[in-house]
Amino acid sequence: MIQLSILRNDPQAIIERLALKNYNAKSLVDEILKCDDERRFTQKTLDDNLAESNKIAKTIGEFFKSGKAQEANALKETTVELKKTAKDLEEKLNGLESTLNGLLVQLPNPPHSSIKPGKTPEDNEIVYSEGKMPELAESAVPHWDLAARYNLIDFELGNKITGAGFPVYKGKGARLQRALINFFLDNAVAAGFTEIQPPLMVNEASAYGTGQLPDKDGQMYHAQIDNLYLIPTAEVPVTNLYRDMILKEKDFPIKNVAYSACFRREAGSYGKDVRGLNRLHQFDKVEIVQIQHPDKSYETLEEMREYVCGLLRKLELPFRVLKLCGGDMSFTSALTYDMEVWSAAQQRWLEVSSVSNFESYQANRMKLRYKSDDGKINLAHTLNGSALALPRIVASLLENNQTEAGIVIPKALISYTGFEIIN
RNA sequence: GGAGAGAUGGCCGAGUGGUCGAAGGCGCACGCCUGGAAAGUGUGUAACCGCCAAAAGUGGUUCAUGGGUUCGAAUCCCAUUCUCUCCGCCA
Repeated sequence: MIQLSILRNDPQAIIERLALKNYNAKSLVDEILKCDDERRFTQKTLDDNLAESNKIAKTIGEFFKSGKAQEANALKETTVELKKTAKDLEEKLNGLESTLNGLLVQLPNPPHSSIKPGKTPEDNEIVYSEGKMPELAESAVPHWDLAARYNLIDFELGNKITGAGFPVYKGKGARLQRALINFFLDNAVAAGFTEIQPPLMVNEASAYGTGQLPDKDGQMYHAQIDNLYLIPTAEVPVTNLYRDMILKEKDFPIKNVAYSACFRREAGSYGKDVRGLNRLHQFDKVEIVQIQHPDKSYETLEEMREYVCGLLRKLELPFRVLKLCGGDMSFTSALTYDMEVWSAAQQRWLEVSSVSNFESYQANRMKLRYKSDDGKINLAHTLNGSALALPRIVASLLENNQTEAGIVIPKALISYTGFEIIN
């Protein structure tokens, strides 16, 4: 969430920047500032009251010690009223604090100053594109047909044992999945990331820390008996590794990579978008997460973007990079690049990665801070990106590389798959 | 799941009603020592929220969490959570 001190300092600037996300923050900001004023006033009153009580308690102690029980007992009387008002004030303060927090959490992250306004994905800016669109034969088919033809993925079997959106990978399909996971992990480790195997379920505090709660709880699977959430992305556990920590400046940058299965309820999705591998309830993803000094986070964002492009290049997939407009950005992001690959048989672009700088938005929620060399404590910046999400990569690999003879595996992957063609 | 023990600062660990934000040690930072380092030695070393234009200063809060007893709680009581040990079950 946004830092209260910044909001207090220049509320107008925040309101203007949030307008880029098509979010009218005026009334909420006013409410926050009003609540904050009241909170500070209440605390001042309470603090004064407690200071008085503390003083009296100390005096009573001294009286008892020096044998003046009478004076001590007399003083006790005077505390009755103080205690009563202290209790009232404390309740009021607690109420105000939780109200304030509840309001603050509703404010999205203000976008970076370079973000352009916009309402729909069509307003996103294409900042880069690379690769040649394959020209497929007349007989080319979408990946779900290829998956069935070569017995790679069984959607029906997934329906039977779990439900829609939980495919079963088989044979070379399963092997291709494993190859991609290893390929992505090896590349990340070579680029200096530390491999992490995180839990696939997280507690409430973690889901809150990265911003899934309180707004998007309907998007996560929830194991209610134990109050745990299935992770929608490895970002959640891997970023929360650093929750409630004060890092040292020399710890930066922290670079972690994790493979995990991801679980998303995708409530409300339907139609052609969800066909085949386009949108699943469970899918595999390799995620990179960085924690960085605020002065360097945008530099790091560009590095991460370039890193992801490098992976797509190695896989020989035509891709483009979008810089998201204000309206298409997520609640928690300050700047997001989406990478899309061309899916030749579907004739559409598929999002396979989203690389974002959250600045201090997540860090503030999870109290992830660092101590600078001069001893000051500040919030760190968090960033993450898919590198990469598997299903749509698989979809476009299958579609783009289909030939009469079978599906050709890109060179970079062959040492991982152990085969050159699927036929 | 059953029985028991426990939760204190970055870490270890003392503290059973006031002088305790908390001994001691480790770690860390800076200095001395040294040709340099190690050892030794000295000093310092929590976070959060207020007040103040800000720094300085100062008030408050925090010894797992939430409540209670008390003029006063790390210390006593209750609940919750978590950890450990033993038993059971088990990849």
